[in-house]
Amino acid sequence: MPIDQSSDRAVYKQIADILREAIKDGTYGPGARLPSENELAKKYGVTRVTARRAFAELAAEGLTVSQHGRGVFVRSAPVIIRASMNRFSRKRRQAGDGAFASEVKRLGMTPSQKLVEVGEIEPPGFVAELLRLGDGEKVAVRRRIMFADDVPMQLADSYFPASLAAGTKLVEQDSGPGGSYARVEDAGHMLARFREDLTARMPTPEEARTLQLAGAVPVVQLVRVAYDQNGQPVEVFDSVVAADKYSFSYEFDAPE
Amino acid sequence: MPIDQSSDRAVYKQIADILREAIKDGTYGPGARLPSENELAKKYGVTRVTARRAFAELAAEGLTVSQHGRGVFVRSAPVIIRASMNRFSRKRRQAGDGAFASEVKRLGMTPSQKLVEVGEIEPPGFVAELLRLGDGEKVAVRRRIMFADDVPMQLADSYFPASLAAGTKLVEQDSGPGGSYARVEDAGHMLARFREDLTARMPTPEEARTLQLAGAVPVVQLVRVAYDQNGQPVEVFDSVVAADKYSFSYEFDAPE
DNA sequence: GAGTGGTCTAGACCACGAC
DNA sequence: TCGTGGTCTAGACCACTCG
Repeated sequence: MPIDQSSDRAVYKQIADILREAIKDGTYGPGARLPSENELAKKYGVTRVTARRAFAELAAEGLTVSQHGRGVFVRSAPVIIRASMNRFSRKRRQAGDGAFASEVKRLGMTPSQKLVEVGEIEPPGFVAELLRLGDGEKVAVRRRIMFADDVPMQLADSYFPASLAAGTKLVEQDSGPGGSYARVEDAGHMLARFREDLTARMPTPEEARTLQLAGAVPVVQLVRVAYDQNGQPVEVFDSVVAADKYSFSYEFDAPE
Repeated sequence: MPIDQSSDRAVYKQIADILREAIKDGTYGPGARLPSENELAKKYGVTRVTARRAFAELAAEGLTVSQHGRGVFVRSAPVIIRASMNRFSRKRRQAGDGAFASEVKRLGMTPSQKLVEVGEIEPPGFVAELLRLGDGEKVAVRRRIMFADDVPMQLADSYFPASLAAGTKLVEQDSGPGGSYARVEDAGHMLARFREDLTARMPTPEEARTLQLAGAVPVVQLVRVAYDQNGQPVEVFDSVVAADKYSFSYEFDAPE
């Protein structure tokens, strides 16, 4: 599998092809170190810059990650959280865990979170709309980063109508057992229905930093609206997760 | 907004920061042409290679696309297909359209598809498992590429138990009005329940080519299982879509 | 200290697109 | 034809990691 200098296909792409194949067939397994840039350059008779571009290709496909001073490695498959609809089970809340915590514990990991912001603010436009708020109505916001075994998994922003959250633990540092949803139900709003909208995209530089995203990992943005027994929206949940750490699962009956 | 050569932050990243900001604040709107590599190099006193790296950053974030011989452009927002659960409505099928066709028409576009493969094959492992097939049982497969106004939107592979598909239009070139699901119901299997699993990732080079993906656009892989009135799985649907052309929406009641 | 990846320069040739 | 992006070379300095 030599390099064809006369080919239409760029040399760096040909090198990337060779390495990609070697990763796929197991020559380099998850976590394995690939040849160094200098080794690659020497082997294929190109400059180091060209060898680097081959690695850049693989990184853009999410196949490899480079570590300064150490080498380039095959990305190993991360633990995957399977988010299914029954993560909102009332039983789990009554057991003291929120949706995230119960998922993470099921996988044998330790959940934790860092509260980034809590308080009352002017809502972003899409939140005001989804919560059907009038002009000037404020919201309580809880912004947090969720961790599993100290690895950041999710950016999670919750918005509640200020009228609902006032005087509850929703505006305190610790929202108490069962998570925010337990507090919403304490306030007399039984959660009855959810709507989730999912989109995937590349992360902003800030998201990549906060979620410690390696290489070319997309993110999934999930916006959820929770409705109470009267059909009133009681929360908008805006979250961003690393796509390689999550899968989402939904079951539903055939509509008419 | 000059470049700080002494900063820890790489020069190409600083240039990327400036351009990113200019895109966000509307200086360069969707579809607008950014300065050429040479202009950028001259303006910031760097070589063209460094200017290129700044563009590579933005492309990796999905903000720009380059066009050989023309320039670098701000990516314009594509039309988004909102895939909601009621795309499987029996009414729509009876109106003669499959799920995809009815979605695309709703957006005022013209749906079409290219059948890549149709026939009977040995099923992939995950398909055999999801369809609960015994050893050696075959499946009917339909692989197609779905288009909206001739733009490829979705790779769609459907698998049906061979015993169900035999003798139906599912194994013919044209599956007839209402799509595959109408034929499944014709065969006496009323679609009762669906399960969808979603993951996002970077495309393989082949997917990027087939879906004509520009720059750093992730894909969403959706695997759906359709069950009939007896709870028997009757189809596995494996699809890949460009993440920037789709959003997915689910509504459900609070579980117990 | 030796090896690794990260950044940058200065220059070259090529292929594509618009005029 | 000319300007655009695409590829590649040859060499340099730096920061990080590991023994």
